[in-house]
Amino acid sequence: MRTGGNETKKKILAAAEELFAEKGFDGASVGMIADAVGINKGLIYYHFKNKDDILVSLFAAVIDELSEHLKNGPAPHGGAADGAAVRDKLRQEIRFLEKRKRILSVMLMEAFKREDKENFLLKCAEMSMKQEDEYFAGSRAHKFSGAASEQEYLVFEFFTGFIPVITFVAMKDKWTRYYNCDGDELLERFLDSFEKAHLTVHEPKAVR
Amino acid sequence: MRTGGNETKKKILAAAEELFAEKGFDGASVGMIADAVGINKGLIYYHFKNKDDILVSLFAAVIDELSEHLKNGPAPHGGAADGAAVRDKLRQEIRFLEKRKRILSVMLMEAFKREDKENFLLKCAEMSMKQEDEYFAGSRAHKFSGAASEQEYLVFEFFTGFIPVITFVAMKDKWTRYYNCDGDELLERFLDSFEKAHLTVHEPKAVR
DNA sequence: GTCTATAGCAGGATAGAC
DNA sequence: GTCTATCCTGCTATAGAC
Repeated sequence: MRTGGNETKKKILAAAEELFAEKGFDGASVGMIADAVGINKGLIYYHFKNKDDILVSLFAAVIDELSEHLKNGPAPHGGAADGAAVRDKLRQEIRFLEKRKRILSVMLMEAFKREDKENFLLKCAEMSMKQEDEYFAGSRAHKFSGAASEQEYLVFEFFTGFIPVITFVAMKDKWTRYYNCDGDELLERFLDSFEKAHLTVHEPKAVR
Repeated sequence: MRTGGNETKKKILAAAEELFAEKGFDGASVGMIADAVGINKGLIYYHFKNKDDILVSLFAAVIDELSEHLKNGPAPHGGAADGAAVRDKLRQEIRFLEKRKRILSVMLMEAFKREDKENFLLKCAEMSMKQEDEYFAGSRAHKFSGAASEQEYLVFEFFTGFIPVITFVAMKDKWTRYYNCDGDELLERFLDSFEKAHLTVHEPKAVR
């Protein structure tokens, strides 16, 4: 197959993303990736230094995309808290993340390994929390009333904001299969839940 | 070493739990487990059918413990919502889960693999949500005001209740290392956050 | 119940032809 | 840029002595 190097590299990354998400990084082998692309195993080592390099490339790409996406995100809503606008923005964010659900699943798996390696999930979290921070900067509910410290704010945003969203994106397909329900409806139910649990703290006036 | 079969089996399980949590199920090998226990690789196959059998034994054990724990859990608090009591109960639950943090980390990693296998995490979630259901049964905030459907209730409990708690337990050590902070303090900050985000929906009168 | 030994294969990675 | 061939290590799992 003569598709040019960059095309092949992209195909390798796509197949790797799929297989890592399916079986985990250690559960998927370089040989499987090569088979999935329809190339020889050796060719992968022309395009990547080693197996880990494939994973890091995927993580770097999603971090770049996320960073770019956040930079171009909607401007801060000034002053008045508007529940519907916040919900729409969140729905939009989740749709964006859903396109990257495979690599995000892998990032989650890697983040739960207790050995310490660079934690890409925390990197993503810090990026997106910084953005949320700016988004709510104009609102009177900024950092919500009663955040005792920077540390509490971080804990709140990470465990009750970022983690539920990322987990939802990563597990949505499993959930719809397990409970045999519709994906779009599930998203709306998640938004209901997330509004009640997380967003009301930012926006005391929103739906209860 | 002559310690009797059951002792050895326990040691194998303990070492496996540690290594699976450290490197993931596929990242840890049977040989590493044997080395950690100080026994021969072959002996592991006397005690377990195969590598997967070790993992399933660990999952089964934690599910049994959790089931037992939930059965003997505090009786439902009748009528009045008491914020402090709920916080104490939750702190207690987290302390219990922290003793199983390793195997819970593994359960999380496995749950994010997109291939479908038996999902032990969802099993645990269903067990513990059923218990929470009973705990709040006497409260006027049962299933919180405004849960449109059983599906919404489930989504709410899972993504804004169960997942933040389990993730907190699995990532607490990483967090304290990354942000160089104290574990007990972090737990209190998490309880603050969780009260604000999740529990207020159960208990409209609790701290805001 | 524990060990030694080894089968048998798959893994990551490299060398060199084309 | 791609493929073939191959190295070597490490893996899961089994057989059989003690």
